[in-house]
Amino acid sequence: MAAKTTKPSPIPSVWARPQREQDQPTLNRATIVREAIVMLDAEGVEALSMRKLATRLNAGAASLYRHVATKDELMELAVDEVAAEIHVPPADSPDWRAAVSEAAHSFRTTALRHPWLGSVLGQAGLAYLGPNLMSYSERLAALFTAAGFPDPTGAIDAVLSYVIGMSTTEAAWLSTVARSGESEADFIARLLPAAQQAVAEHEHLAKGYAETEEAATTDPAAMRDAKFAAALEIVLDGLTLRLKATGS
Amino acid sequence: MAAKTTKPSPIPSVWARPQREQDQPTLNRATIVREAIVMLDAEGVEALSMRKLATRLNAGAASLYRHVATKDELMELAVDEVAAEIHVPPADSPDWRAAVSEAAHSFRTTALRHPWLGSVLGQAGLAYLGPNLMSYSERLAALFTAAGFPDPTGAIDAVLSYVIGMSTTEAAWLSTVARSGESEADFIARLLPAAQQAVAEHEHLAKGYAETEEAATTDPAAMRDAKFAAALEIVLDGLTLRLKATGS
DNA sequence: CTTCGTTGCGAACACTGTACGCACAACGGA
DNA sequence: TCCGTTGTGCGTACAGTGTTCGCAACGAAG
Repeated sequence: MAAKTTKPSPIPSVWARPQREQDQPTLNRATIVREAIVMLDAEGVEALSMRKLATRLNAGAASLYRHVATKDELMELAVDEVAAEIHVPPADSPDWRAAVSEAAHSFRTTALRHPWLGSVLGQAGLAYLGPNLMSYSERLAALFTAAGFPDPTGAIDAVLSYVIGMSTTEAAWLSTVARSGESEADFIARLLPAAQQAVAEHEHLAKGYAETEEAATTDPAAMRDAKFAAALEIVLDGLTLRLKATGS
Repeated sequence: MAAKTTKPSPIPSVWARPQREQDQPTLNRATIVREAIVMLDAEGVEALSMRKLATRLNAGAASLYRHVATKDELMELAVDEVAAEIHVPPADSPDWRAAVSEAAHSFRTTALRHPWLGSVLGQAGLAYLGPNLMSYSERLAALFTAAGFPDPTGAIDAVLSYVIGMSTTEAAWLSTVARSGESEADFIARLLPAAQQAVAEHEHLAKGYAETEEAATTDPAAMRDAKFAAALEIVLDGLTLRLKATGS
């Protein structure tokens, strides 16, 4: 049995002591979460393991558990950390509809910037809300009450559910595209024949499909933006109706 | 017969041969998917392993790979199998709004019956649509076009995204409740003080929270039903507005 | 009877999340 | 100056995981 790695000195020597060798003075919960997010963004949710994360932090795998109880907890922390990026306009905005739309778009862009968010939300849900997610809800509620909504909670449910559903679906799509290594347009072009054949015997789908095919192959990102905005307008229309019904 | 493993046959003997010992004649993709769904429903997504699934089918783990390329593929198959349970009213329904509402409610009940669905959708998305999910979309499209919508695809986006977002969030919540072993009401009651404290410094959330607290502790399931239905009405209002704008 | 394609599967590989227990730095009091 | 206590890092180990390889056993075909 040959010693394969740096066998720690059986003879205690001054030169063997670590002595401020770390660039990071100590391991830290915040830095762990930050580095986890970097890895998640770069390589996706199934590429993150405690061992890889530890080596990237110049640490041993077991050390992480001094700062984080379990991997799931680390994921919840990462989700809440990322939730801080979502922007919500102040409650006294003159145009509540534009403000809510901006909050929705901000959620979407952060969800697309961190595509793993959908996976975690689908598993852990919003059961234990971290402080940042909480504050996001609070600011949305402030927006809706300032606008005069009788039931701000219901309004939040409608717009937030729509945004979550659309964004996570979109993020999952982008993840599979990224895994393929191709650009989105190339990926679409490659599976176009299969999609056409699959859609062929569904007449109503085929109709809508034919209309959007060109846009999908030329500028898919713009088409996704338009889709998101258009369906969001529908939800906002419903909210406007509720507000008017109360006002009159 | 005590010995069920057919291993000990250094001497080829008639008695050692398996000879129709299986109740299932052969392993089969359909039965694999069915049993996987049973396990997923019973124990959740992280309790399903290829080995456990195989032993439940009186088979070896490696045998499954003769019928299924990978575990992810098995998951996609399970998702599509479950999608067949979703009911959509026929396109010639007199009241399109009631029909869409029924389709939405049917999606929700199947998502709650199979709470793992949210996790898989969050990871795999709707990239490769299986035939059953495809047919669900098609029937929704038929419903919207029959109702006279100018852009059925946009209408589908709005209602489907809302339903996915709400249902998966709800399913994730129910999963964490189930993991706790308690009833939903008990679970809520137990974390009520923590939730109240967390919500205390968010004035707008606290207001809505106070209103729904009693309903949440007495009949949480009914409250969730009501929440889903209420927010769905908002989305449907938005759709109705779109339809009227076209008609006039 | 031989051959062939198909199916089942034991064993192994490369990993995973996490628990245990030791080594060692910092520190406060005697 | 020593001695405990406390908190941190981490080597090692355990119980799993998904998946591959190669072999055995079969039913049908030639």
